[in-house]
Formats: sequence, C-alpha cells, structure tokens
Amino acid sequence: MGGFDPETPTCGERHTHKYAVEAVRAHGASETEMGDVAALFKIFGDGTRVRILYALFEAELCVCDIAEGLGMTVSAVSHQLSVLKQARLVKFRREGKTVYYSLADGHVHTILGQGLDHIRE
Amino acid sequence: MGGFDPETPTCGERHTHKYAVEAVRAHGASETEMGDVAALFKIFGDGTRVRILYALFEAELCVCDIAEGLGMTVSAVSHQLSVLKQARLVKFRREGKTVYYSLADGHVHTILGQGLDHIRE
DNA sequence: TGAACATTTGAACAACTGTTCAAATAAAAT
DNA sequence: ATTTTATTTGAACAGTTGTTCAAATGTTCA
Repeated sequence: MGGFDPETPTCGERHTHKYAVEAVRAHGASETEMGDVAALFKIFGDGTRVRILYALFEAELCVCDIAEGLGMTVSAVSHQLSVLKQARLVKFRREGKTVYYSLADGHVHTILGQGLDHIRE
Repeated sequence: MGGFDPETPTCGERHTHKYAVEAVRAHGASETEMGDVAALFKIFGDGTRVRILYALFEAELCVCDIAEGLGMTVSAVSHQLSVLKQARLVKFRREGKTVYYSLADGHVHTILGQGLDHIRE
C-alpha cells in the first residue's frame, strides 16, 4: 500500500482538483480489484475469443465444430478455450471422445451486450 | 463473405449441434461487429487504463495529477490517454498550459461496473 | 491389444503492447 | 525573445500474446 507522497507533487502547483488516487479510493474500487477488472476485459479483448463466445450463445458446441465454424485450427481454438476456461467464462462437459463447451453464466451475455451497445453508439 | 464450406467438416461426423457459424449468424452480431467489440474490450484490458478511467469517475483531471496519483510518468499516462482518446472513451479540454480530461459518456461507467460485478461474483 | 478420432499441451516464432527516454510542441510569464 | 511549465510525440526496448506445428493424452471401437 501507500507509495504515494502528497508532499512531492509532479505539478509545480496544486490544481483545482483532488489527487487522482483520492478520487479512485472514493469510488470504492481497490487497486487489486481494478487489476482484476483489467484482467477480465483482457480476455474479451481478442477477436477469436469473442467469436467463440458468440458461437456459444446459441448452443453447446464441441471444439471441432467451433474450429470449423470459425475457419481455424482445432489447436488454436483449444488454446483459446483453455484461456476462457481458466477465466471461468466457459464450462465444459465430456461425452466420450468429444468435449462440449458452453457459457459459464449470464454475465458473459451481459458484458458482450454492453460492448455491442457501445460500438453501435 | 462466405469462406465456410459445409461440405468439408473438420470432424469425421456431424455432431448433434448446428455449425458454429450458423449459431453466430443467428445471434445477430456480424463478423466486423465482433472485431469492434474485441477492440473495445482490449482498451479496458490494461491496468493503467482502467486506473485512469476510475480516477476520472470522480473528477475532471489534468495529465499531471493523474500521473501523480497513479505513481507513473507523465509520458506514460499521456500515451495511454491518447489511446483512450482515440477510442472515444475520454474527452478533453485545454485551459492554458493544462489539459483536462474527463469520461466521454455513461457507457464507460456501465461497462466498468459490469466488470466489477463479475469479479465480485 | 491396436487403430482411429477428439482434444490437449508445449515449444517456437512473429507480431503486438506498454514503458522509458529524449526531443518536440504549446502556452504563459519574465 | 527567452525561460518555464504542461503536454505530446517518436524511437527503442523488453515483455507479452496468438498461432502453428508436432507430440502427447484420453476415449471408443474392432
């Protein structure tokens, strides 16, 4: 914690506003929470992963079908699914040789929806 | 468009589900929109940028104050502000030598809120 | 058991990202 | 005009990321 010294400002003089750190603290998001939020959005910040998630909106799909639908290698898709799995954004279920993936919860739906709203202005 | 041939499946046999591409198309998000959504979330996928945005939640701030509050170089903050500016997530206003930045609209608030909700489970 | 299939994993590589440093603008004050 | 302060910009560097390829699991079926 700490690491911020109010006695040695970068600016020559104090401006009309409070220090940024105070502003952040006031809002109620801790330093670690902000890091976690950034880590979460980093997952959504890749075209392949977003396309996989949108594909899973409609149905539970196996790796093979996703790869086929996206025109990508099974390996590449599997790597990204493991990222999504670790972030708990998807869940999976094995049925014989096949592994079926699906969305973990409704939050994924909500977050992607907000993203669409924003880019559509 | 196209580039997807239903006659040459990667899997040896068809599974119980429709092809991923059909699922994606059905949901109503185009290929370019998904790319745009990913690009948007990529902006939110960096700790420094998220901390800057949270700082701007409370008040309009100049580059210098943000840098001070975050314990970072003015240059590093300015670089990130230019990324946020280009993504239209922040707006700015010049007053003499000082440039004041603020959030562009309510969407930023909503999106970051959803992120917090998700990591807090 | 062995062959066939679906998926995962690890190493390697090119491409991208964020920070630093130095230099360039921009605006006000002397 | 020169100096000072606030911010921007560009090049360079290390660190990260996503894809590919080959090899390794895991599972079913003959």
